[in-house]
Amino acid sequence: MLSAIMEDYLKAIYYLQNEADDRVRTSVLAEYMDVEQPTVTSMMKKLSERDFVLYEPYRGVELTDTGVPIALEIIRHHRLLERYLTDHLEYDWAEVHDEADRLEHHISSKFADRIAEQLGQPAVDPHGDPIPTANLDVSGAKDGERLADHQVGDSVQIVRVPDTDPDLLRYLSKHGILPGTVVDVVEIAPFGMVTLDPDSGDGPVALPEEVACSISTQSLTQSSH
Amino acid sequence: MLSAIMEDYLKAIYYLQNEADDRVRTSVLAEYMDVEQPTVTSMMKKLSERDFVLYEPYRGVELTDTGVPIALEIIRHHRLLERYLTDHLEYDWAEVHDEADRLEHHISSKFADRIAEQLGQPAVDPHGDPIPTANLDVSGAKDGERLADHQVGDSVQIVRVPDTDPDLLRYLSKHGILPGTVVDVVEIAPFGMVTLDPDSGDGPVALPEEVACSISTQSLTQSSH
DNA sequence: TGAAATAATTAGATAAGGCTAAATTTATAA
DNA sequence: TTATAAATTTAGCCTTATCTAATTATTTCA
Ligand SMILES: [Mn+2]
Ligand SMILES: [Mn+2]
Ligand SMILES: [Mn+2]
Ligand SMILES: [Mn+2]
Repeated sequence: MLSAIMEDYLKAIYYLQNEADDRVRTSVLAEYMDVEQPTVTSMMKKLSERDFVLYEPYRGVELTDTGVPIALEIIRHHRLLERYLTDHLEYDWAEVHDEADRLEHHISSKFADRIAEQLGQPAVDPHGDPIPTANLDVSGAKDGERLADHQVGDSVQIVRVPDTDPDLLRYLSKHGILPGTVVDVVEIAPFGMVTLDPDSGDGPVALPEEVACSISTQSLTQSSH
Repeated sequence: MLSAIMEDYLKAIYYLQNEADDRVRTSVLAEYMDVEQPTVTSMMKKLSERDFVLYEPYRGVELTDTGVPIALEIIRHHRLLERYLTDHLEYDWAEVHDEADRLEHHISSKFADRIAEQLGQPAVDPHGDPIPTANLDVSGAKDGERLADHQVGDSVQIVRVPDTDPDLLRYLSKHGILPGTVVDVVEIAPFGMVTLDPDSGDGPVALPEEVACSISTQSLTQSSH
């Protein structure tokens, strides 16, 4: 029906579209998929031919109503697999991404539904990313604010962390920064570095700006009053 | 490293080699893999080029010492997955084959080892086929006799049943014929059909010759005295 | 021992997914 | 507004896995 590669492109477009809420440029997609631009152009023609994307030459691409559910299905597979690997097969959260990124294309919907059942229909994956339901609903997903956008003194709860860099994940878990953790923002350096004090003890942790921008949080100081 | 397709060829050669203990002919492999003969010829050249098989034009092919462990690794994955699907994800034994046949190429060895652990290092898959150990040892596998080779009056234990035809599997389990079941051979028709009476009750079941040839058994009347 | 039949290989094509180099379009900025 | 820069697409080639049609080996059997 649809190759694993094509599924990965659709997933990538879905992600990049939400990042920048605009049509996704060839160059951005090429960078993200780690291929050359002409490769993207030819793939976009094929996907457009089959109505999974709306592609306007020189203007970028976006998913159609046919393409979105396919992307969501793969994302569901990916996140359920990650949850399963950590919860039932004792994988570390730093090492689940690659295994899930391959398997997501090869498990059946039945397999996905069964592990969802085993796991008790989890709402989020180990990195805090929302898992679409079996009917591909993602409305339960809260957006959250970027960690980098808080003020010194704020008390915030970690909602989501980026999941592709194993070293970063190991660093974060070592310092007790996980989805659900409550932290105090103790310093924001002029060059963007954010220093946190997790409630879990172990003392303060500094995160570079780039990381602080990609961690999603929920404010406690504001929402609790 | 090695494509899923190539892995399937190696697995097929391993299987067919054991079936007929001889070099595997192009035509036999083509039939088994459901491709045309020239497709096999060109694949054999590639596999031979990379030393996974010993290929002599017009004379057939066999696995090398490099090829065997690769086939065994995939077989291990396949059978562990089947066991996992039935035991932990409530799949029926009739429907596990296709799911396992895809996933076998995409799970890591780590994944395989983890599910083996979860399952308590099982020796056989749901159809009675032996699961190679983590170091690819299959010496524990007992060969068994073909069901078709017994005499009327023999009491035999089912060891292994063919696993690719879901309808047959549903039929067998409906009539209580599973690995481990003890049955009496009550009739062998001149055209090869074998009638069995399973100890599990439910009365006699007739199996066509072809099926009786592909079911592997262990004799109880002989071995118990 | 030679046909005739069968099995296997070679030749040449296709589709998917990728690449590099060249051409073209769009954006930027003087 | 035009020239340069940047982004994108076209053109053409490669590899993998497959096919059909044609050719060549090997068996079989009269
Ligand atoms: Mn993927
Ligand atoms: Mn994740
Ligand atoms: Mn397979
Ligand atoms: Mn099996």
